[in-house]
Amino acid sequence: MKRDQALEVFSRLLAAYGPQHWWPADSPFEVMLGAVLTQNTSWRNVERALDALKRLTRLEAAAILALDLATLAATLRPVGYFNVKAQRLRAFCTHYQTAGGFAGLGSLETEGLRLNLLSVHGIGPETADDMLLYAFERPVFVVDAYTRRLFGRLGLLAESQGYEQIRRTFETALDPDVALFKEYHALIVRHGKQVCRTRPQCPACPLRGVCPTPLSGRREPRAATD
DNA sequence: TACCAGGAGAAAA
DNA sequence: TTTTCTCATGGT
Repeated sequence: MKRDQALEVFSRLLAAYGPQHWWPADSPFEVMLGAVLTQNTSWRNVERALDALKRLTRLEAAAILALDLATLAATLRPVGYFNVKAQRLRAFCTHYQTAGGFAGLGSLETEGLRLNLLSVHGIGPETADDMLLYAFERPVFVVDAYTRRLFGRLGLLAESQGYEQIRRTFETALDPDVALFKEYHALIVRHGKQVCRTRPQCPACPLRGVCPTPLSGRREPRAATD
């Protein structure tokens, strides 16, 4: 993918949807909690769980670790997978405390911090990159299912590419601009939710005609809002 | 009723 | 090494 193609998609999405103001949170720590809770879950339900957690205790690692696992899991019920996510949140809070909190983790250089976060049970590539970009403000491009689908259909990525390969593609094509990366990922998610289920071609799609010569052999879109 | 949502880890092949 | 299964509530 070339720089101008990546920027063309971004500018069209921004023009269509406007700034998304991500990540909605009161602190970097809340961003990180949200990153774990939103795994395969809609943000609306994450907000419910975070609100319930705030009503129960302070949004701090020590306070969350002071809760027994059953109470934590019950509080996280709205996000689904609540037993799994209660354990993941605990593992993260333990790691966060041991590492010296936000300042301790923030003292690491980006690749080191990424590996550090990936070593925590329950933090995979996407969750780690959410934290790096939106909590630590590092120029890391977040890749998710929407990114694969959208850019695969545009013919700008092969859908078989792995996470790291796709991440490098964006980070090579674009300047390491934190604000751009934040907005770009948010816009991809925003657009991904805008799925037209009724028509094979949506004339209103802001990305129509971005890539007139798609890769050969790629799958045709089921619904071409993207 | 069936499918999807801002994934990750464990188990099986 | 790659693929499949499991975790689970809430909205459409």
